[in-house]
Parts: sequence; structure tokens; C-alpha cells
Amino acid sequence: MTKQNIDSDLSLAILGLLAGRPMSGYDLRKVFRTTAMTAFSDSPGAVYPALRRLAQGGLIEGTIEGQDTLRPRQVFRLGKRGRTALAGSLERPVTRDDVVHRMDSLLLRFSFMSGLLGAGEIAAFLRRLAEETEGYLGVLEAELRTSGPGLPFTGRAALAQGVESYRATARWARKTLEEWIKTGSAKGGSK
Amino acid sequence: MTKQNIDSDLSLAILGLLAGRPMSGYDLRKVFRTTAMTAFSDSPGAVYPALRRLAQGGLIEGTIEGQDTLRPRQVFRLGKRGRTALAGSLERPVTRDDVVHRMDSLLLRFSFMSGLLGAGEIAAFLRRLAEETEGYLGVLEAELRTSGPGLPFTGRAALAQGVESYRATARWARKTLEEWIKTGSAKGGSK
DNA sequence: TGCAGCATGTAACCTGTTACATGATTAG
DNA sequence: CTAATCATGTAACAGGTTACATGCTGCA
Repeated sequence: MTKQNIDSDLSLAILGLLAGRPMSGYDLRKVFRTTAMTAFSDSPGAVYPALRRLAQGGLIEGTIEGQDTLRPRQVFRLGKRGRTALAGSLERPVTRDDVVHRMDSLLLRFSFMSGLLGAGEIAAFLRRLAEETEGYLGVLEAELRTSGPGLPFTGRAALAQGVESYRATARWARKTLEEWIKTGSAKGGSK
Repeated sequence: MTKQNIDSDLSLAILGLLAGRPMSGYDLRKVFRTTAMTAFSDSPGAVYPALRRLAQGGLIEGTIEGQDTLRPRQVFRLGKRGRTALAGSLERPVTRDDVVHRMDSLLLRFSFMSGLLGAGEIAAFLRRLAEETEGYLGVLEAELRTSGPGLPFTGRAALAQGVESYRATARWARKTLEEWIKTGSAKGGSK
């Protein structure tokens, strides 16, 4: 069985990238080092063990390219089970807890949705994300109003930063949802 | 010796909170559970070991209150070495790497600066934070322009979220710096 | 010749998660 | 009486960090 599921954001990121195109461990590390996905470490001590776990779980399969040459590389591609697991992971509903504690994971999941989820599911995700973000934004604003005056300057300002950050994300989610409904619904329905 | 330093954001958060007032482990967990500092886990498996590490390093000291009663609690307070270590940690310069990978730590550090750092140091922190954030914002915007058109909708939108997020933080830092210079410099210089 | 990049790994260590465990107090 | 809260811990596990280790290729 080895029902090892997606055990971390790093594993999710790897699956999402491999959904785009097959890559080696080194390729993945290069992506993490040079692109906006730099939240993930490019350290071999993280990437290679994660690849091994995913392969053992049957989500990806690695084939050695050029094993006759002097610089062989193991290229991994997403298996059928991997695609299913990835899609299932992306489909999970957005909770308040996600918004409060795992916003990065939510954005990571969103970034891989094109091509794996239908237009309706993507719209629903954005809507829930906007709603929950706005909800927590209200909580933070209330806390700033009530606790804020008692806090020292930098404490209050840090809290205000949190408010601004969630405000920006809420705005982004609403804007992106509109954009998606206008342009995406017509052509983008590839479940 | 046991030169155990501040080993994680959780430890830093504990030190910062104890700089405000002495607290028990349970008190700390309550703060993490009920306030905007909810990024930190309130799980006893994280908090109590962290307290023990800090105590062993000589940064905090715990005294048992009401050990005669049936519900004793160990209240921790910041020692002299702890205050020094905390201030030293807050003084560290803001690097691009911090802005890209550890923005949360930067905001956490900032939130504790009032009363521990001088007005000039706080201003310098905000200025560097603004500069580095704007710098990385430029990198992200460039990436959105160059790689964006080739990305699927959700990938591009997720990248745009990153841009908006850093934009919001840069704006906040500039605004807060202005505010601080206007109102804080006169009275807030308590190093 | 030497350095940066390609390419893959291992091992020790550390922090946090999850779950379990214990027992007292207070409010309904 | 019983559920929630107060209050403190332990233990297994898992994942990431850091550092080490190896060797080839292409370029200046």
C-alpha cells in the first residue's frame, strides 16, 4: 500500500511542478532557487528525500535518462495516482483555519489549479478565499481597535501590517474572481 | 556555558512577550490561541520545551507561584541575559534574504522594538525594510512581466498576489516610518 | 588551472506536530 | 454532575536545515 500522502507544501509544490512538465531533482531545485517559488528550500536535503517519499507512495515515477552517459539524471513525472492525489488536494475546501494559518499553502494550491480543476471549482475557491479572508480581516480590525490603543507603537504597527496584508489579499481575491468569471468561464473549463 | 541562543521564532515571541510582563506557559499559550499572534502554536509540546530551553540558556527564569496551593503555576520572567539577547536579536540588520524568506520574523522582531531599541534604530529598521521590500518587489514585478504571459491563469494570478502582498508591505513600511519620525522621535527614545 | 555549474545523495540535529496523560477548579 | 477551563508535561514521529561528500562538464 504505502498510502503516503502529500505530506508537506514542498511535496505539493513538486507535484504541481511535475504536472507541468517532467523534471529532475536538480531542475526542481533550480526553480526553487531562481523563481518566485523561492519560499521552498533548494537544499538537496529537502528535495531528494521528498522525491523519494513521493515515488515510494506511487505518486511519481522516476526514469533515469542517459544512464550510459557520464552525467545521468533521474527525471520524474507525475503518475496517474499522483495526478489524482494532486487534484484531490487542490479540491479541499478553504477553511478559516487555512486562511489564518496556511495562506501560503492556499496560494500554492491555487497556483496549480489551471488545467487540473474546472472553471466552477476555481471560482468557488476564490469566492471562499475572499469570504474567509474578509472574515478574518474583520477580526483583525476589531483587535486593532480594541487592543491597539493599549499597545506600544511598534506592536500596534505590526498588527496594522497584518490588517493591510489581509486587506490586500482580499482585494486581490475579489479582483481575480471577477477577472476569472469574465474571461475564464468561457474557454477555461478543462476538468 | 549552555550558550543556547534564540533558536526559533517561537522562542523570540516568548522572549518578547515576557519582556512585557512575566507569564506562565499557560498564559503564553493563551496569547497564541486568542490574539493576532496566532501564527505560533499553542500546543504544549512546543511551548513547554521552548521555555525549558530558554531557561537552560539562562535567558529566562521561572519561579513557582503558590507551590503550597493545589494549582501551582510556574511564572517566567526575562533575565538580564535574556533582555540582552532579545535586544541583540532585534538589532540585526535587515537583509534581502530576510525580506524574501522570513518576512514574518521581521515583523515579529519589529513588534517588540518599542522600549528595547532607540528611536533611531527603529527608524533605520523601517527604512531598510522598506528599501529591501521595494527592491524585491521590483524583482517580482519583472518576473510577472517576463514569465507571466507564459503562465496559466492561476499561476500568473498567484504571482500577482505576491506582488500585491509585497506592495502592501512596502507601503505600510513607508507610512509607518513617516508616522514614527513625526510622532515618535520626540518622546520615544528609550534605549 | 581553476571555478562555476551540473547532478545526486547522506547524516546529525533540531523544532514542531500530534496524541496521550494527569489532576484541580469553576460554572451551569 | 459534568463539561470547560486551568495547568503542566511526555513521547513518537516527521520534516527541514546544515553540513558534508562525490564527481563530471564547460568556460576563461
